[in-house]
Amino acid sequence: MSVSRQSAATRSRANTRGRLLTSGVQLFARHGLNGVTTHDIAREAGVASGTFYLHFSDKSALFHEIAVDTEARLRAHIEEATAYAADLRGAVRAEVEALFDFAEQNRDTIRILFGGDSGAAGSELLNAFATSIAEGRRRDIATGEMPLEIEPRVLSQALVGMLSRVLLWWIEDPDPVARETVIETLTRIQLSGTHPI
Amino acid sequence: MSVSRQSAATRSRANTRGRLLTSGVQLFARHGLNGVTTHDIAREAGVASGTFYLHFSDKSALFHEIAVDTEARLRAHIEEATAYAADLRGAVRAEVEALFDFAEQNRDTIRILFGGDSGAAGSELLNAFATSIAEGRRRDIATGEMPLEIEPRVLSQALVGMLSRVLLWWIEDPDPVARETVIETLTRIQLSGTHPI
Amino acid sequence: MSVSRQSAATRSRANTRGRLLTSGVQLFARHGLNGVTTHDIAREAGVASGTFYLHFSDKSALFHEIAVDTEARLRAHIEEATAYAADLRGAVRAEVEALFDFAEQNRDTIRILFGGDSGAAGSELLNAFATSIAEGRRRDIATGEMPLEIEPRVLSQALVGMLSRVLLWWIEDPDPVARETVIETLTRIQLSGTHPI
Amino acid sequence: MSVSRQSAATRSRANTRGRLLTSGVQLFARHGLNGVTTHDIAREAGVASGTFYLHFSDKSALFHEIAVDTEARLRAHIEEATAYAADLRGAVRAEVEALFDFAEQNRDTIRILFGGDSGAAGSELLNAFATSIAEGRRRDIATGEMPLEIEPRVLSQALVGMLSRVLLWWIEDPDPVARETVIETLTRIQLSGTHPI
DNA sequence: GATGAATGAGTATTCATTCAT
DNA sequence: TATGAATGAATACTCATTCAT
Repeated sequence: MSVSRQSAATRSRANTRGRLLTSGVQLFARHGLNGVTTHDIAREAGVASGTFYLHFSDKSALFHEIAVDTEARLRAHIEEATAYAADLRGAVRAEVEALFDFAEQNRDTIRILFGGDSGAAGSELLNAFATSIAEGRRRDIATGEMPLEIEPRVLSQALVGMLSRVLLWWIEDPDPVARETVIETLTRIQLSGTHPI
Repeated sequence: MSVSRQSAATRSRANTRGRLLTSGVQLFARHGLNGVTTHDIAREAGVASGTFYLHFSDKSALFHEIAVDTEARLRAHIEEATAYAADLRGAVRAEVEALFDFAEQNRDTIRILFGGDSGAAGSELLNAFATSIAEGRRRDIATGEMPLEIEPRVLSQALVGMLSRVLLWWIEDPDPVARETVIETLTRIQLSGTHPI
Repeated sequence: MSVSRQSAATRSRANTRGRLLTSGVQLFARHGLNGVTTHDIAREAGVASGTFYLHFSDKSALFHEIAVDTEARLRAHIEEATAYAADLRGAVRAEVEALFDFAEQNRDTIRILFGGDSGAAGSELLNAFATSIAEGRRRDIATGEMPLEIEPRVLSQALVGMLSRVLLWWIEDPDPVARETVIETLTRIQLSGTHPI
Repeated sequence: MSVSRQSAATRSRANTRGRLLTSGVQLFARHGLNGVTTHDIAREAGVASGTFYLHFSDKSALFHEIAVDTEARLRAHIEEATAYAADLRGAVRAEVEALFDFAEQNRDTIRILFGGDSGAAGSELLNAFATSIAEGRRRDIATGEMPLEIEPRVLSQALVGMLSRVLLWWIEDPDPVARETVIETLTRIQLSGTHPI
């Protein structure tokens, strides 16, 4: 009984915390970090305003947790998708595909992660992502397959900027251009940009 | 006498206004729109807090003026630089060069223009820039020189994201990579991304 | 348990709200709408300045609530007092009596209601009051009991002005003239003004 | 030459002062003491904001001067009009007539004088006016022509309230009731209220 | 005298955060 | 744990008033 009571309390606590997270996601996505108050979040979650501080140390802690969590999930999603890629093109395409697939299912958190308020959080993920591509290019440079003028760090930043901007642009209104087309275009740009004949 | 009296006041006014603009540029670049108060700006400019409102209707008006003004100057700078480009490669290179040249001389305002608080202001400029490249690609598509899978609108967004991110990354610490290398890399990526073969 | 918890908070809230209302009444009565700040009211009520806004949307909302509430209470007071008047003289006297009786118990709110900052709120009440007298005079005009030169709308305004001014004058220092004398005088003036011969 | 130059300067100064007075009258009448800034007045007068303080010590000094000046002019106007009244009815009628005549020509200053912001200034005038009537009634009381229950001070306040309210009501929109009717009505009320058969 | 830029105290209002219940 | 009333520092913005030119 003591056990079941405790687990009921634990479940209730987790439930409240989850509702606050959900509210934070929705509101931050729409209005940004500074356009949302802790009262807004608590009200949206259906709890009292003081309850917020039983679960998060302050507003930016919640925001940060959302960003970090989203990053981890997105990273796992991408890793899973690219585990069995046959070749470079397959890997790049799988990565881009996973990115847009995730974004389609997680518009709000993607907006938060790449919306600018997240600081480096969003970019770091793509950074790692792009760096892995750029690193591969170092070999090409070494073997002469890529001109020396393509500096890997610049390339990495360029790819990150490209992906995050197209991502945000597309999820704002996914209708105009078919997902498949976006993915194909980005894959081609990346490959041509990194691997010119 | 009346003239000199008037011009003294006018000069004083313009001077104060200029100091507020300068303070705004420095503070907005460092702390963003929401990290700065009108009192901060006034104090930094060495004037009383009420003086701010003699020159700008509110904080965002000052911010907006900085962004719009920077955009106009940057646009003029780029246009001037690309007026006499011989061919496509020359034009692209001149544009990128002008962009980084301007950014080097105007780090703070560039940070403001592309920092995210400017809304569409910064992107619109690059949009026009990138669109002109992408538009050129429509012809290539029409003439079969570019695969249909390269969607112009996606390409445009990709180029804007690439340029703005590399720009912000580079001016944060221009030492690691030589300006010339950055420019050359971006030029190549753009051309290869837009003009395969 | 939940009930007592809720009622404790509710009681506390109502208490604070009441203290703010009381402070508002005292300060508005003494210094008028423009001579009082929300900080003044909060300080007088012994709460923090932000607390004011948990209970009223702004200063004029509090002022308005006081005026409207006072009007309602005064109206009820007068209606109750005149319910069983036997004739015209009795009704008029009962009304005036009720007005001064109420004013004696509610000096501050009366000052607010008729002090000029209330807009039409105070006058409307007396207007209805005076109009009912003036309307009665229309019949007298129709039946020839009152000269045509007595215009009902003018009479109504005149009675309102008379009552409100004497009221404000008297509660400022009720000693000089006995309440009974004031009431009797006003009753006579009203009747003679409206019902000559 | 020195004389004429001085007189030119004096004329100019008086001119500026007059324009400020005119602007003050217009703006105070429309928006009240607290709804007008010294900048508003200066702008309306076509002078610099600092100029205001060369002519008036502060905003309330201008307001007060307008009220006092209006009172003096109105007083003179009434005295002139009643100088040759034949009997009591003639005097009362002449007074009321002069009051409305003046008000019709001086709507803005009347609004200021009786608008509530003038403190006692406006009322004092009418007070003196009404007191002179009430004083006359003391004799009637002494000689038994007026019942003792009519207390002169109350009567005085009542008449002041009546006159000032009807006055403000009427000049706000003079069309509904003909001036002649208003005057006749007020005269009758005053006489019946003070001099019942 | 006149100008008008500048001052800075005053006022309203918001909101992250605390704490008694 | 949860509540929600209360806090008070932070911030925006106004405006009567001064003063160098």
